[in-house]
Amino acid sequence: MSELPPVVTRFAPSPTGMLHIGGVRTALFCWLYARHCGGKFILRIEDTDRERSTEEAVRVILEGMAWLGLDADEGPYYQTQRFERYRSVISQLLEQGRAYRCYCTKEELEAMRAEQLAAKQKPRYDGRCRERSKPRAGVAPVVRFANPLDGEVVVDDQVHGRVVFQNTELDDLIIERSDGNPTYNFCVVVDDADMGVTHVIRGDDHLNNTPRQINMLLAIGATPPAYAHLPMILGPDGAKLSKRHGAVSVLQYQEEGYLPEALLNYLVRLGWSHGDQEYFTLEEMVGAFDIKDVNKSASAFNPEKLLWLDQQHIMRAPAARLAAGLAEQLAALGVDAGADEQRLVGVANAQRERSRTLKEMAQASVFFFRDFERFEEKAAAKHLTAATLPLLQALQEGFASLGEWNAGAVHEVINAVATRSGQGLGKVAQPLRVAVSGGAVSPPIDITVALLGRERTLASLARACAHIGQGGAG
RNA sequence: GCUCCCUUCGUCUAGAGGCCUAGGACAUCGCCCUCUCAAGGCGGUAACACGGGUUCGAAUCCCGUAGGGAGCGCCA
Repeated sequence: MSELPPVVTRFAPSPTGMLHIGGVRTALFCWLYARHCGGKFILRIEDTDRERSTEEAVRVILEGMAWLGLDADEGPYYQTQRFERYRSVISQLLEQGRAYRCYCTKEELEAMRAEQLAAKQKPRYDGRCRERSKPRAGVAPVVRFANPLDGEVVVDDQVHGRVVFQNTELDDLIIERSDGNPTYNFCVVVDDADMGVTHVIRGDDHLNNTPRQINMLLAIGATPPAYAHLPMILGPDGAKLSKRHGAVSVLQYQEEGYLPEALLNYLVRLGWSHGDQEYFTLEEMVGAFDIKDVNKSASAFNPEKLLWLDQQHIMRAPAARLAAGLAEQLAALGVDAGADEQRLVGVANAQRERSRTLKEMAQASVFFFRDFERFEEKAAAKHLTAATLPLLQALQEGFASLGEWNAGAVHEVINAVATRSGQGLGKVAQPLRVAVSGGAVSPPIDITVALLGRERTLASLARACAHIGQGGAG
């Protein structure tokens, strides 16, 4: 038995746009596969395009990965810091005749392209500078890789299977720009070789780049890694992801109160499944994930299912974590949650099964921490009436004289009032709910009142009674 | 235009020739539970893109067709 080499994966985003869920899914699969195999996960920032790369985008990548818990074993590496290395490999290729200088002007290239398109051919460089021995005055050359002229390249893809490309379909791509900077396809090749990457896992929009990269890998004497090209993620409408639906910064999901493990759980099920299982903890994902089980077809992003999964994770999350997240979301709403940790935990527990996000939880919990502005009109009109006034007054008395203040005791009072008035529990609970929360929706009324505390409950009741006295105005 | 990729309910998917009268999940509809909203339980509607083969037998294998996507940059 020979030992398999340790798995090394990498996530290599370019900081030219915000990291969105498509990129996150790729990062997740790379990370998952490395963790599943007990291998190494590398983060590499592909910033060779200095025009379009931004520090802001780099920040989103770093913060996003940290928020999601997709920790890298190496990196972040930055390609702009490795230019010397790329240049030395290029000069080596030049010496070996595996690359050559091209003095074609942009106008010349454009004309070539237009001609080919007009002849209904695939536009590509015809290699005319391969034989050019002398520089052309006034033209700063680029360096092109001399792609093999015949034969085929076989990509044995882990998700797509065997894909064959003819070398005649490939042209000589530029590996060094006229300004002396190396290009993406070349840097990737050098980096993957230098960093010992064994599995390149990326979007299948790169499948077409793969044969060129394999040819270059071979030219620099490296062994090509295994490839796995992941299907794309589409917007909810089945069209390409755009800003309108899913292509927002990953950090926006944090702001909107999603749990990172829920986002990851949602994303892992796009293009991958494990029997009928929908809910996964991070550990379960790591244990069950295998790149060989990944699907080939693109999938549409479904916000509704993300919301459902987020709630599933909220329902099972540790209370302390929920409380911390709730406090943050409350703060974002301008509400100070106070220093009472126990109370915050109580509210989080009371709201967890009726919140799809922490933001929703916060929005529904504001009245626990601050007097609500005004009664919801419909709820007040229905439940704060002359008929319910005696009920509210009875509750006021009952609560005022209550010894222990807890949900059980509160429940006794409400029950007693209901029984005494010959009403069902609902006839008492709803007016009380509106009185203390301002609206018709809250956690179970006894828990709500217990969490509110005696002082605020009595004050709210008094306010509601006054509201009825004023004939419902204000 | 050329090359490559993809195609099961509205959506995510199970399915690797008979276990499929095509299963699960989200969404949706109905019922139950119930102090509201949820959560939960039960049930319903809903799919193998099309056409040829191969085979005793095909969602599963082969070939076409149609539709969708990606690439074809001194972008990544």
